Amino acid sequence: MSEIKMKCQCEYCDLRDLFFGHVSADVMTDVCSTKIEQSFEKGEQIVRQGERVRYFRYLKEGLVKLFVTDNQDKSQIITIGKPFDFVSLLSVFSDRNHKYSVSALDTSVTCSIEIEKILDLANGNGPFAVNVMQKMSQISDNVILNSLEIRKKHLRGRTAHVLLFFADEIFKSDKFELPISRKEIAEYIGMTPENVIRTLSEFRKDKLIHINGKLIEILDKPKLNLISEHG
Amino acid sequence: MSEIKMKCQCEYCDLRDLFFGHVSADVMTDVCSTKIEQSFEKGEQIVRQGERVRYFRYLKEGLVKLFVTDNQDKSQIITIGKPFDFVSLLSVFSDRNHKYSVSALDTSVTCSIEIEKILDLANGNGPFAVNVMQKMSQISDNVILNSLEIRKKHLRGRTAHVLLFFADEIFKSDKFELPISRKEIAEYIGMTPENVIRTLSEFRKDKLIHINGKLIEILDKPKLNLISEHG
DNA sequence: CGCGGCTTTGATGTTCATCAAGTAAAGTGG
DNA sequence: CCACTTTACTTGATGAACATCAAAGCCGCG
Repeated sequence: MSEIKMKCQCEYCDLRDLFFGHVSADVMTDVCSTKIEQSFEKGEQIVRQGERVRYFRYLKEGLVKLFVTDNQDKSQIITIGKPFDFVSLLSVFSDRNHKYSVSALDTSVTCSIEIEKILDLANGNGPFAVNVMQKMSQISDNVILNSLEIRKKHLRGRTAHVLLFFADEIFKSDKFELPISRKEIAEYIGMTPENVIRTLSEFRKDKLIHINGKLIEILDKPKLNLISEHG
Repeated sequence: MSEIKMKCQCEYCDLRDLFFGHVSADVMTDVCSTKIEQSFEKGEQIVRQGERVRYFRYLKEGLVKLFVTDNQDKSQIITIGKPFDFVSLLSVFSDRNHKYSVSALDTSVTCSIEIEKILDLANGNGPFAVNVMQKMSQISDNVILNSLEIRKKHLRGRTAHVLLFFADEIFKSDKFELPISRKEIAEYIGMTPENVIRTLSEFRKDKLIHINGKLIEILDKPKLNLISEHG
């Protein structure tokens, strides 16, 4: 289970300006007093598909995955969320229930504000609403275009894409610890775990990367980029 | 080329309440006076990828496709837009430029309002902004979940999915004229035109559908549903 | 310590893309 | 309106990409 803290330190929060740049100080204090900060362990589930949408959540620290599960327990990963992302990206404003699940890939901290409060705020504060709108639009854009990007590649290209994604977007380093399993990579790129593993092994044999369990080091980035681009 | 009409009949527009339910009459008149209604022939391009975003557009009549094109002229169809949809769905608020193209699959009419005007309106009118936000959220949801839905199926399932999509969502009839080519179906479901055609021919041989050029009639819907569900 | 899930590799068959070739349809210019 | 060109459609044959099945090793956890 997750530990709930109610400490009110919004004035020091990195994300304050991003989401609340257009909100007056007193309203801010009000929001602040009702916000919930929660910490999740690696593997813990933050949002459950089908559950009622109660909070508008964003990620302060950590890493999460957004995914859907079908009736046969097969999962598909929609995207990986990093700090500054809405955790409840989709369907927050479109439906009463979450259409996807979210779980922590690493120790993560979310900040939650009751959805009604956000709606009240937006209703009374256009600039704030526009802010949220723009952020939403960006995130949707990224998810959709990224998914098209993956779709047009083959196994090798998709696998390279994922490695480069973690190196460039998440860890800003060519040496990192994979936060997801091989199986999850497969669920993200729409392939089987066996073929993901096989491809990683090929990359290793071709001296493109070094593998030690979940530790990955990219050795030949230009070539990996080529594979990601072409296939 | 497209014909531009400036007639102001917003008071009779079906979509008025949807988008402008929270706007006062005088503001409405103002918006009305600057809106641009355009008509497009089948095949005409409405929005060009890379172009500066100038208008917030929605579809009044007709049918459009949203797609991206890569450097090799290969297209991927993101979604099919029908009346009540934003034509400029993505990136309207996220970037200065369109990240995708839109073109008419059938004679279509769009209503455009300058993007600055919409932003001004939203800035000064929270409820309106919330309205737009919710609509955006719904559309993004649909695009993303539909794309995951397609991704988890095989050729036969994907093809069935498309046929059922047109029958149920667009034409509300089991007999219709396909508004897109075989090649475009392929671009939508991420397969080759040859295999789409082959699958359609299989469906015909199995007496699931009747084909006459672009005319399609679904003969055995339960079975087609099964194929779409499972594969 | 042993169980279950993740990982890895190999072998096999299925699904799919590619190539090729021919037909039909639709647009173009004389 | 007809020859001409182009584009869409269709089918078959082939090989490549990928999923599936199987078996064994590994690791974490109760």
